[in-house]
Amino acid sequence: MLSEQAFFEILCDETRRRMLGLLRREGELCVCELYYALDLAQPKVSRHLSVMREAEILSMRRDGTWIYYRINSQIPAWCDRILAQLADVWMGSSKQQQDAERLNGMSNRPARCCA
Amino acid sequence: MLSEQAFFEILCDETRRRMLGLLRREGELCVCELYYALDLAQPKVSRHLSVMREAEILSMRRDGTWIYYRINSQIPAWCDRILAQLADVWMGSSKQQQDAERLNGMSNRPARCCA
DNA sequence: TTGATACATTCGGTAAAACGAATATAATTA
DNA sequence: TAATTATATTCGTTTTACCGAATGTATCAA
Repeated sequence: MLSEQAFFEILCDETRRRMLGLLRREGELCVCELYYALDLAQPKVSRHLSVMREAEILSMRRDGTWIYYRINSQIPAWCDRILAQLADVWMGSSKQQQDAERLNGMSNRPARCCA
Repeated sequence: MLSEQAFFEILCDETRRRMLGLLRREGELCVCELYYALDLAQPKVSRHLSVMREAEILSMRRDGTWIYYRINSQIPAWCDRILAQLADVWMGSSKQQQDAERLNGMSNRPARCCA
């Protein structure tokens, strides 16, 4: 049920904060979009995703070969408020901007016709 | 100047969250009050205090043999908002209650006539 | 100056976390 | 069925963080 400890352990890692920032902004992303936008190796992104999935801060759905992740809508309200604060801080951050721009510049993004 | 990374590393540890919760509630506490209230060994508390002092999330003043710590009034607004969220979560938490009650039950608390 | 009190730091050990590289699985297409 | 694409996991290593125990420092009082 996403303990306080687990939540802060997740926020402790910058890669995971970047992922949460992008997911909060975009709603839903597949793994290839995430590692493209973050400019990181796929296994690294997958490992962080599984950490967050096990902590139930993320949920996922499969669509063919793609797996889409999003922030779990069931997380406690206080977690959501902290993520919102985080998003505020990030708005101006150049790193977050770069991630978003790389994502926008990505070609061959999977079509999401039936999300 | 309290980086995002440093801030979340600090929140990652439960002892430090308890300390921040108490300090937020009480305004200012000396080391002996802190380790009494948290029921922890003094060196352990001192180490966590120095971590937070170096990250500039805490400030301190000396008054004789006592050293009083408080949350640094210069921390960024977004950090303060997150600490406020944290305080909300803790209000009902039994651990935070216990810490506060132990503190209230402490005898020989240093007088703070000239704070 | 000696002792006592309050606090800080060092040291050695341990356990958790993150990493890159390699490999495995799962779904799709040919 | 074989090849391809998307994603996940394992493995061995390195780094980091926390801990208890012991020791050091600073202030005050006698």
